[in-house]
Amino acid sequence: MRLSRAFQPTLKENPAEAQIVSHRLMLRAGLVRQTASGIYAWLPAGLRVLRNIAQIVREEQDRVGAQEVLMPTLQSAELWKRSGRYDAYGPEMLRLVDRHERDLLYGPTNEEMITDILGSSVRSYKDLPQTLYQIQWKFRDEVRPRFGVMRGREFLMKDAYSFDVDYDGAVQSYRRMMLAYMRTFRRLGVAAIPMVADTGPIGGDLSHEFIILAPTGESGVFFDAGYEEMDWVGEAVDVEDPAALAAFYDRVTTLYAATDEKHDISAWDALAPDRRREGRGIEVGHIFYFGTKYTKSMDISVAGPDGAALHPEMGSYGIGVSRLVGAIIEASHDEAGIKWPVGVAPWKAALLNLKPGDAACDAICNDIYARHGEDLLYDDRPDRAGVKFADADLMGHPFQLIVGPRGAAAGTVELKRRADGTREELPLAEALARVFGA
RNA sequence: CGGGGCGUGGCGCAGCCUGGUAGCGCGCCUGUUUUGGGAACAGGAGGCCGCCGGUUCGAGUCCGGCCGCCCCGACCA
Repeated sequence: MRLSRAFQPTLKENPAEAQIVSHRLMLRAGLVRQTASGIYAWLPAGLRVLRNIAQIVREEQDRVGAQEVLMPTLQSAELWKRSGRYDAYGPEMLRLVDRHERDLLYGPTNEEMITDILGSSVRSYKDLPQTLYQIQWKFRDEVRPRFGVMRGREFLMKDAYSFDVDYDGAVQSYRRMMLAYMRTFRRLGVAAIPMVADTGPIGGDLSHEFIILAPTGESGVFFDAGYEEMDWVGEAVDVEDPAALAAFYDRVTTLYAATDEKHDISAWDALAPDRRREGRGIEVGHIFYFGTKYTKSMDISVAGPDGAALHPEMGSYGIGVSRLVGAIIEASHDEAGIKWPVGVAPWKAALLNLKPGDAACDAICNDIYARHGEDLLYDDRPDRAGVKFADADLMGHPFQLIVGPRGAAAGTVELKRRADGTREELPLAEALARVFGA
């Protein structure tokens, strides 16, 4: 993309409405614009980030056998009356009425709908297990939206739902999802530690929140230093092998990790002092098992092996996709702007032509742009160098390919890494190889 | 939902107390000179001062109501 033609409005000053750093940077870098309290429009660069995150989430869901669906944002109140949640949910649920005076709601979550869909199509225990997911906009009418996109009213969420014949099956589903989450967050370039979470009335220990460490996080967190060297990815784990799954699961969940709400002082004190880590974090995912809560209340059942009806055991698994955009920025930025992890950046690199109009600079840039135009943002604007550096730093491209008369004469380009600020003069081919691979 | 604050060119703000020609910085447009970290000079465009009502000869300013947004707290992917 050529910056001279891009809809890429950057701001030099901080909008007054934004307090926290990710919100300010998202506004300044031209990722989003607020249209109402807690509701945002996504501009081209922001949408690219959102899509990159969604795609990584999607690939890792698919990899553990979950299947993607897409359910509507508007739901019939009837469904929710069946589960009893229509009255229980409270004012956070946005309710509306259509022209026929039918009650509708903008979905804050989809347990009822997915349970109904699955239940109406599945007859036998042989049709299970199933895990279905979607990436869809949700709406929760928060009393007080804040922190920009991290606590908006409308938000993009990946929500998955598993259905199993029995508890053991549900545990397998839960563990597979744990594996998928660890892989997902690693690919997103952030460390999200699974922390024990409240299981509500269900009990048990099958509930984890995934917390990204960031100094501006909402909750205090306590965890074992072992998480700093954790193999999060479980590359070799076979999702069909319960023993392998269990081994991975134990490895990533047995070390101590809890938010302040669930902090256990005695367990904490039992840890060697040099292994204690304290900080703050942002919740970006939550997985939990809730058994037959909805299959019972909505009377969804399948025939079991003995012919008797059984209510499938469910779990549900969320990732806050739009929240992650803000959370990643909270975890990765400096005074100058965003530092995108490579996997989520809107563009892999910025190409800075420091002297448009200079034959040598133009030739080099055009050559690079012709080859990698899809993956980079070409700053061909007739502005001064300082403006380009500042905007590139703000927007947080992982790499900056800097082409100026100096290097052009020497046959080199300058490669700057946004992550650590290092710069080096390299021959063109080598610089491109560093950025785009050999 | 309780408490606090703010709505004035695109953005950041002053002006309001004490009513009388709407201002500053940045950005934007034109020109000249500049050109490796948000340039300089000159000229220019751009405003139902959130909305409605009231007081007044006269309201950005005073009074009432409404709307919107932000912050702190209780609550959440």
